[in-house]
Amino acid sequence: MPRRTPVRRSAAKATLTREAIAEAALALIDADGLEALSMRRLGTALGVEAMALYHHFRGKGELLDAVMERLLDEAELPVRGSAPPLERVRHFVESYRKIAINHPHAFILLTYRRFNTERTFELYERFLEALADAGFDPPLAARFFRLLGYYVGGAGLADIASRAAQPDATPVSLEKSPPGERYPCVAAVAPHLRVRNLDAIFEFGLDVIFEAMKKAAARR
Amino acid sequence: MPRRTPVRRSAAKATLTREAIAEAALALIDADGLEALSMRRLGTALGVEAMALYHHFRGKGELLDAVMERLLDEAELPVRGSAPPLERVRHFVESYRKIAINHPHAFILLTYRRFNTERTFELYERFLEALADAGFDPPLAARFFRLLGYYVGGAGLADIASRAAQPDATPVSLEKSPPGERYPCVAAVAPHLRVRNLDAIFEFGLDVIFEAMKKAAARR
DNA sequence: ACCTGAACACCGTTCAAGT
DNA sequence: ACCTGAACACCGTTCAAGT
Repeated sequence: MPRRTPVRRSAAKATLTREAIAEAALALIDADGLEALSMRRLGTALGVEAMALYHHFRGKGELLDAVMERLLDEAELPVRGSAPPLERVRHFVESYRKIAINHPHAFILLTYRRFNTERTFELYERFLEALADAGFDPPLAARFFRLLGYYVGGAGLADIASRAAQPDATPVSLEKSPPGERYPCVAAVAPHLRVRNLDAIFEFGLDVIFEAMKKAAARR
Repeated sequence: MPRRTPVRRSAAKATLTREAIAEAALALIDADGLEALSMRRLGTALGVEAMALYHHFRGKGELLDAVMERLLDEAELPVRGSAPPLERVRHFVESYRKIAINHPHAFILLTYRRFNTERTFELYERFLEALADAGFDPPLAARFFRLLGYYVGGAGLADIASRAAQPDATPVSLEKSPPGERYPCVAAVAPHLRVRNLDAIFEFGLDVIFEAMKKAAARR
């Protein structure tokens, strides 16, 4: 097991709340990675026995749901009237991607765990409301809702993977052994896939999707 | 810790190879989930001590890379000349999504672990070759390469999450407590997001992306 | 070269007990 | 109501030893 910084026992030891626990859990994940989050380590960080946490969460799954809610608090939900509907949606999607950038170890939770708490329903509602305001009927709203969700989830994860060090991987990497003549197309494209280009690539994909949305909205 | 079927000790106990180990690992993941894959359980399944596996893989990370290669064997790579370039790409992307459907517990490996083995380079090469054949220069190929990768990765994960039971989640789910008047847009769209619609939704998103690719290809 | 077995430092969770 | 402490059934990996 790799790098895990010594856990700083909280001096304050304020009374435990779900919010404080989720906050500490996210801090631990941000610092040391998702695998480093354990009930024992989290307890230690909060100055408490691991089992104390079970008084606030039924188990680790519920704790992770609370961390997801904390993450989603950082997304800027579409607010009715603040801007034209599709602009609201785009801003929201861009803010969602920032969660991936700011919490590379935690973001994956948002892609493989279901959204099923009150606050996540609120997010869906604001998102779908903006799509309705843009003129999409429910079937079409469902399609663009999923398309955008797929895109921003996949982009977040892929960009994190591109940025991450992966010490446990099979040694031999694209950077170290240049593709050369065996992989000419890879060699030609690789320079355009550097980390510094990922923001522009993300926006390009959004352009493609929003172009289609504008056209679909104009058709009705 | 949930359901883990008793491990069937292999009768044959053929000599250990990387391929046989990766195969058994994938079978274990398919049956019981990614968290159920442990070196100990895998050893037992193969009729061998856990430590024997370390003679073939440096650690669990390398083993997971081998499982990824096994998964990617199920993708149908674009083959030059078999069809027009964009059709080749679309067929490949659709076959990639089938990996998610067929290996819901393992697919996530392909989204958060980097591709950095020979066989994954081969996949990149065939993919990018088809994009080059379609007429895209390297910068544009890079953009559509990522766009498609984001989409198919995100779609695979999201569809898996939609289909999966999640016993450790916070109880209260969209299906159980109908949104009603608090979430009217969710209520309107939810019927169109049922599992049986996910295939059509995936194809809709591909239509959007390939429409843009056709237009971009025509411009040169 | 390939595998074993004991050991080390971890996990999530149950359960009975304390205050 | 909230927390502790011991216990149970697990982890990945190191290391020395066997063949």
